[in-house]
Amino acid sequence: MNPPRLLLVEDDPALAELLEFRFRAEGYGVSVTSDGDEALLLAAEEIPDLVILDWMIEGTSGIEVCRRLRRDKATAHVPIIMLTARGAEDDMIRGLETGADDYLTKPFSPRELIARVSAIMRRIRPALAGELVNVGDLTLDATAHRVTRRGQVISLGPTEFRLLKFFMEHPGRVFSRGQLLDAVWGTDSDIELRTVDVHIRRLRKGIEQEGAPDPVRTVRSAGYALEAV
Amino acid sequence: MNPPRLLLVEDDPALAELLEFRFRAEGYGVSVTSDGDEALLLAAEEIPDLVILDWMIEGTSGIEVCRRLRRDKATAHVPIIMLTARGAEDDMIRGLETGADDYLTKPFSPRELIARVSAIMRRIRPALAGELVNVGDLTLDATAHRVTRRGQVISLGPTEFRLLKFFMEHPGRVFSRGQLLDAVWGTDSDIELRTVDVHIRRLRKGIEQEGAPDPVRTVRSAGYALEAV
DNA sequence: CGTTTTTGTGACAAATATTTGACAGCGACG
DNA sequence: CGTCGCTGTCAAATATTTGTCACAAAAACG
Repeated sequence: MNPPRLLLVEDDPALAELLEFRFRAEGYGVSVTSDGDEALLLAAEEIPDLVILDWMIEGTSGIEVCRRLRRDKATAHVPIIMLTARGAEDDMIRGLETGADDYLTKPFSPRELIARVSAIMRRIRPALAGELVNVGDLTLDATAHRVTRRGQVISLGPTEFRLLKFFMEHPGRVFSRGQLLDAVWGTDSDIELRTVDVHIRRLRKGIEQEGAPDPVRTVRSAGYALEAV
Repeated sequence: MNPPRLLLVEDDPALAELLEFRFRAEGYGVSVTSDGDEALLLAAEEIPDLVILDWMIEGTSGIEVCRRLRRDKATAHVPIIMLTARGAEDDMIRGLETGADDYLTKPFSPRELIARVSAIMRRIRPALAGELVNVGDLTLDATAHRVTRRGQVISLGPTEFRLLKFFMEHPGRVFSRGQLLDAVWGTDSDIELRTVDVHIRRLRKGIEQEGAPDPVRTVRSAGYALEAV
């Protein structure tokens, strides 16, 4: 989970390499591909936090990749930044309507792209920007590694902390055990799905308080969610 | 839910009026001001869902407004779209670093701005961007796995949930038991047709409410349909 | 009205899913 | 080295859902 992951879909090898280097320097994990179909595979496999998508790529076209990412439930909420050629305003609008969150026309300065990416990251994963995240009566301070409920400090184990953090970054949404495993343990862990249940239990036990309702909702046959209210 | 509210901070009366008109047509509530200080007052008073902020305005400057909006806890998380003059890339970058979420250089097409606004809205308040399905007094939020009727949360078993979801995606249409089995249980299930009846009953029981009519219509010798009550 | 067809209902056992307590392995740390 | 906290797995205990029945109720039909 920890470093935010980008998926960069870019044709031009020089640009791709430059951007990859710059983003890694910013502390992002970066996957790169030049091919639309491969992009979809990668996205499905290791759900990224953000996709940077060139409009003109090999294989499946940019707009199609965008559409499919949106259609797949697992990636439906991943922000997408499109890169288009200067002057292709119609492409841009179609892209935004298809579900992209932002776009940039080439040529652009890497600095500008980075600024945009972090603007989006701040919104998507505020905890990474050192901000306090609030959900219901819970408060999470990522930099201080501290959780508070109704003013009371809560102490959680590392895994429970990451789990709660992930939930708090997506309040209300239901995640399957598999998704939680990917997000909290990492994509390449071969851990039993049931283990998630156990950690959910530990999380619940950790944050339970006299007279306070359990904010972790079990959605039978689907997964778990952190109650938005 | 009430319509999303925009705060438009724009100097140019003609542009302001045009945008206000367009956004109202899109279903947004719009407050307009040309003055930076007034913008801050308005924002504090009726916290908007999004701010569109011209860089060059009277009173407090755009960047200062941006900074202060971010500093005030109540408005710290409200997305901001900046409008800057063409070529002021540095302004733009400073803006994004100050906490703006997006920017547009003038001149821009209203359509483009609208596309961006709804892209952001989709991200911020997914509930407003059509992720909610509404039929009559029923509301279904697929990502939260939640059904609401007249504001009351309804709890349904997995199958009933899928059944209702399917109905809500095709409101008014009549489906035979066989079609429902295919759609909700899967094409390769060898389940008694009558089982559908039982689940329809469970669905009805789940969503029934004091003084509310039953939206599930039985069509004798044909099947069932969900009506918009 | 009696008969036939179709749908609504309550009950229930089997199947599924989740919760919980226990436990052994591991690594950090004194 | 011993202790302690954290992890991942299990399996038993619970809880919930599911598909079917049998029968009641309702509707269609002659």
